[in-house]
Amino acid sequence: MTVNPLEMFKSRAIELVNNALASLDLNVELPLEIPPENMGDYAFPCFMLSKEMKKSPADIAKQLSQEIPEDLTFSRIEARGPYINFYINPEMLVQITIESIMDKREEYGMWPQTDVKINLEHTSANPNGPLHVGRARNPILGDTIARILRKCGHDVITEFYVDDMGKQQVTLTWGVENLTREGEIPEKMDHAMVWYYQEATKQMEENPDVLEQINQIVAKYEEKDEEISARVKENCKKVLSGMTTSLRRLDIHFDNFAWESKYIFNGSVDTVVEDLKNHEFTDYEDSALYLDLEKVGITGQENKLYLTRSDGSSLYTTRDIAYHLDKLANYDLAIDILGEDHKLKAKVVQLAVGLLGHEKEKIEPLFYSFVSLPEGKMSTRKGRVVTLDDLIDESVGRAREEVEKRRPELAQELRRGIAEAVGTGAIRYNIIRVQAEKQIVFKWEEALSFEGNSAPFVQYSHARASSILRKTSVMGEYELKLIKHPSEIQLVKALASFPALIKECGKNMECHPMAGYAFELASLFNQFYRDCPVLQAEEDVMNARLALVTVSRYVMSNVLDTLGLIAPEEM
RNA sequence: GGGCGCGUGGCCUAGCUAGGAUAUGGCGACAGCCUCCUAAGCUGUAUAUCGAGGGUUCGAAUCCCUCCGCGUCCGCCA
Repeated sequence: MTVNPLEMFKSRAIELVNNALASLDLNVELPLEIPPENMGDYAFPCFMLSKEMKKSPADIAKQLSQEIPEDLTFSRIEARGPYINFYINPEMLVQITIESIMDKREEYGMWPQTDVKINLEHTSANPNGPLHVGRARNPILGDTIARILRKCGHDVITEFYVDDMGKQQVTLTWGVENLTREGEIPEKMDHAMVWYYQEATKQMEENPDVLEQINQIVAKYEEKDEEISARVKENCKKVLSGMTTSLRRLDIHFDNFAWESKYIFNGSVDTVVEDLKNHEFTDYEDSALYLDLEKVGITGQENKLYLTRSDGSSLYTTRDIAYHLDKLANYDLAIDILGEDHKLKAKVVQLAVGLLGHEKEKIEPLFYSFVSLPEGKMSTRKGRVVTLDDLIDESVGRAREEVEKRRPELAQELRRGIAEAVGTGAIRYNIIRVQAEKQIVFKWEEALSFEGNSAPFVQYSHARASSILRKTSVMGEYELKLIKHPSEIQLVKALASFPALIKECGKNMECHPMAGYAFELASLFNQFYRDCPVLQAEEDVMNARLALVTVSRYVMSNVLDTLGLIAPEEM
């Protein structure tokens, strides 16, 4: 049984065109296209033959189409203007697609296991306070890409790189150890801990003594003081627990946490410095080692990237290089989900890894632009943030109101579950539906939109399909020839294209087409739902349609899973 | 100053990697559809000099050049 139901049709179309070209002694690249609506499923444009044949593209299309024999795979092959259009034989497509999905069920869309081991690093936010909406784009993108790559058959582990070495984390620890928080303390650890960080930062800025104390801890820490490391790590873990709690609500989990300090303490950072210091592209300035960016082709105002301070201690980028070497030692591919502010740093890390004789192509950074508020950039310092927890609570709350209004008859527990699915789903979907490079301006009314191009729209179609199936006890033998209504065929075509889309998204490492597909599929299901009554149909038609509903539900469920959304049975 | 990304109807957005047939869809607006499997749904109407200008091409939203706007980076911070 084929993984991709469309494969046969496409390769057959190519074959037919190739044969026709050969019979006319022509040889060109085949840019098979997908034509606009109502003009078939594949199209072969004849413009490029025009010069060679000294004829109009329309005439060529006509001539060429006469060389193409009738074929079972296509119900129609015809010249139309400068194109030859291929119309897939719907009966055959229905047969292949529905049988394939019935056979694979929740596995449909998944590709055979590869032996590619991927480390996918995402989120990696400094653990000094709760995640805000701006940062949330990272885990949502990362988790979705991970899901897509797994369905492509790869072995993916997700990883959070914990920055436990920076001054920020020492500041937090100083705060926890020296300050007493009055009043009510939030229960969630990230919200509880951020106060110490903010207050300590304030005191550090106002009081030179505090700054001195913190600097001393930082200095000792960098000399590999195990005891300080343990104290800092403990506080990091507390904040992390809060972050992961929030992310768990969005069904985002980490397989592993990589601690930055590890690379200092195990000596791998020293090795990196040792290996780079004799390189022709590096040099010293006041005994601080730097990489000469001009020599590696990066220009800017400042061309030196420092790898150590003049006291020999390491810098963030150096540790990041050590970290990536570690990844390459254990994985075939290291994917980093990064904000666009990290572009240069990522490039430098890649370059350095290359200079050290490793395959820098195995590091693949994926960048996204920031989420800002209508009044400007999100800033914890200026108190201009929407935390992820606020957003989730608000979204689930709004979803709850909607369920109460729409489905008051449902059990309370069920309504609660639906609200959670819809509320959290809407957030994920809203972030994922636009391409990562676009800036997003966060607007509540858009984030909380439950209509149109949104998660609930897709979830609703799944619920409708589930509802139909729930109402039938038995599905008898079905005759797929009875699937022939245009709305049914359109739906089947969408179902058939799912595996190819998974692969495409994996190859390009992008998720927004998956959201677009989810919407398209749900929309086509809704049109089918409108045009083709299932339970009221004649028994044989009903059985065939039940089969279509069954496979549609599998695919919708698989798509929702790919996007990390819950597929509700009712809503 | 230099690098990278983005710019598509009032708002949001697809298409750009591999140039092709009337530029995708959503929100909002307006007009309709619940004696019929869930109306978080469906149908219809209006709204686009694809940032601007040039170039390549039979053909440009898509490729090239210039310019403009927005974001982002160019720390012995992380």
